[in-house]
Amino acid sequence: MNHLARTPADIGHALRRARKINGLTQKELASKSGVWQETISKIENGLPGAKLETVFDICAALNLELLVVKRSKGTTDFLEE
Amino acid sequence: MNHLARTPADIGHALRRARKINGLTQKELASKSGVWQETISKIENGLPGAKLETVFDICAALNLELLVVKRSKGTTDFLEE
DNA sequence: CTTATTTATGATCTTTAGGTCATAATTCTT
DNA sequence: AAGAATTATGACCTAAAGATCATAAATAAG
Repeated sequence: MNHLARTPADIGHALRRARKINGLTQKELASKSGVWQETISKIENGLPGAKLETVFDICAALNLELLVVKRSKGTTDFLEE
Repeated sequence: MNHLARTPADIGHALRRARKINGLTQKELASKSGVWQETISKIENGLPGAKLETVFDICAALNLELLVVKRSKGTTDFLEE
C-alpha cells in the first residue's frame, strides 16, 4: 500500500498506517527513529509545519521513502505492497 | 519522471528539476507558491529541516505530490512522466 | 470495571526555518 | 567581455518546531 500526500495530514495518516502495520507503538517508533513520541503523535495527527528531516527520520525507521511525482487525479494504488 | 527522496537534498533536487522542466525561475515559482525565492533556493540546495508545509506549497505550484512508499533498492522509474 | 498501556496535551526552553531586505556570486544573453 | 537576469548568502527578527518532563485522556487487557 502506498499513500498519496499533499498535506501534512496526509503524511500523518500514511505514517500512522505504516507504524500500525509494522506493529509498533509510538514509543517504540520513537526510539527507533530518534524522534520523540510526542512529536510522532503530533505528526500523525497532521500538525502543520513538521520538519522534513523529522519526517524522513520516521520514514527511515519504517522503511519508507517518498516519491515526488506529478499529480494524478486518478488512482494512486498503482504501486502495490 | 519521478524522484525518490530520502533526504532533504533529494527533495531539493526533485523540486529544482521540476521547476526547470516547467520553465520557471525561482522568483516565478516564489510568486506562484507563496514561498520566498531565498527559501526556494535553500530548499533546492537541500537545507536540512525545511518545513513540510513549505515543501507542499512548492509541490502544489509545480503540480506535484508525494507518495509514501516502501523503500525499494531497485528502480524508481516505474512511474513515467 | 480496573489496571496497564498507549496516545494526546500542555508548559517551558532552545533552536532554527522562513519572512524580509540587501547584496554577492553565478549564469545567461548579446 | 559587458550587462542583465538568476540564484546564493548573510543578517536580523519573529514565529513556531522539537526536546523534555509531567500528566491527562483514550484504548486495550485482564
